[in-house]
Amino acid sequence: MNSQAVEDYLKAIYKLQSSQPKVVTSALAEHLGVNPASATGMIKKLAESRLVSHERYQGVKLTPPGKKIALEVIRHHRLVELYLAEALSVPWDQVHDEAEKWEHVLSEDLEDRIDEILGYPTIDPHGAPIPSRDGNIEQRDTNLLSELTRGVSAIIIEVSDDDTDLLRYLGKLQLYPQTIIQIISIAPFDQLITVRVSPNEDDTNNFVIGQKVAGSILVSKLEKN
Amino acid sequence: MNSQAVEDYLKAIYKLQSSQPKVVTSALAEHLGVNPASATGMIKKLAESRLVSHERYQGVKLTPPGKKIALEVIRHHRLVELYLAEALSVPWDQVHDEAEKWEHVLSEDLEDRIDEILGYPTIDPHGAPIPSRDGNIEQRDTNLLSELTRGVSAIIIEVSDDDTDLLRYLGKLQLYPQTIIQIISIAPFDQLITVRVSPNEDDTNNFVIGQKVAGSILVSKLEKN
DNA sequence: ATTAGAATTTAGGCGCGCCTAAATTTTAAT
DNA sequence: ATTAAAATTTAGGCGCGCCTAAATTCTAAT
Repeated sequence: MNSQAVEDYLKAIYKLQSSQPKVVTSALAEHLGVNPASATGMIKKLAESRLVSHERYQGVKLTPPGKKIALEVIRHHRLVELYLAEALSVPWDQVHDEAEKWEHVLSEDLEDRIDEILGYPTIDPHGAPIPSRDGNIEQRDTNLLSELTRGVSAIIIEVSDDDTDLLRYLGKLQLYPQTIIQIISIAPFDQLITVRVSPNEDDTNNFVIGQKVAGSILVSKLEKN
Repeated sequence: MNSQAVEDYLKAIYKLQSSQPKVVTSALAEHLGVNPASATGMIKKLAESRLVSHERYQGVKLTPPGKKIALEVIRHHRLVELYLAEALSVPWDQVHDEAEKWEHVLSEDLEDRIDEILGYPTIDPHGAPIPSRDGNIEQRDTNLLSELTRGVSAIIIEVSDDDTDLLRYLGKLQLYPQTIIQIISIAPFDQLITVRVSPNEDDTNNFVIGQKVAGSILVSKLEKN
């Protein structure tokens, strides 16, 4: 059985790999809140068990078996997040932290049971795709909200899940996955974006958001019609 | 925060304390599946943090703070057992092993939420009392089924929860908590007990059970009427 | 090409909880 | 009271995952 530490490292490497092709030791250590020397130690161990490939001083990359385990952990995490939100009414800004603990103790039997109860869901409360049991994960064509230009309409696909305060703020602004937004204007300085949020037909609001927030929201552009 | 090992030791000491006033090192080690020397080491640690009192070579006893933690862990365990059985349909012979892992990751918030969903239950799927949040646990007047004499009627109060095979067997015999039984006869050798089981009015069966099974069932005698 | 600074790795150490083997203490039988 | 057996504790060691400090390697500026 893989230790919790191994699972956490593989998951972190997977996430970092989406932005950088080779995951660098310092980024990994930073993400996990450990000392870079500690990350080096674990990297050596993971490389020995062939879960990552590693050339000294060159960063790491998941091997297929490592990726498989990472996706299993992520599947657990996202299923648990959704279950906590749906079945136990845990507020969406708290499900991440709880799931962080539960993901490591979920048996395959219970995973299946939860999956069934939830109706075989494909996205978690933050809009992130839930990997299938055999390790497939949906690839989507998305942009960061911060990359959009003036006038563009888009639908929110996913928001980052690990910052409680940010999530509470997004909730207050109704910036949930599936919400449709439009870029009203972009200020020439500080990259401030004025967004029109239309959670439903009776309710439309404009908000100004900054780079920090806009960079944590993935959207999909909508065709003009 | 207490480590999982500390929680497991305190829980084990609590359970053993119900039969022996002082819990002896070897019994503790046996119960936890560790070497006696390892138990000694942990006992020293627990004694230093004043969670148990300990005189060398004389066994341990929970202090009030130690008992409080033990009861919190047991509360978690039993609430989770019941939740798994009720909400996730986990078979009653499997809930113990799952709960053994989940009890250590349950936040207070989630504990409250589960408690509420279950309607503030007082017994778990095996009939064991669930401690209240402030550490009270119901004391009951019970006998082992193996202590009953011929002719006596009784109601099953609780069955031991940690042996999957035994539980499956009890399930087959309908020996669940709240079931009413009657001692038909006791064989002169091997202590074999013939029990009449009446799970409901249309269904009455006699079974022969041995000491191993009879010693794992707690009952409450019924007055003759 | 040299070199300063940044990133990474090695070396050595620590706490945790486990182990085995050996020493000590208790116990129960004579 | 002695002593053999059983229980307990001590001593020493191991793997895990973390740390700090020092050494090594890479990178980028000159």
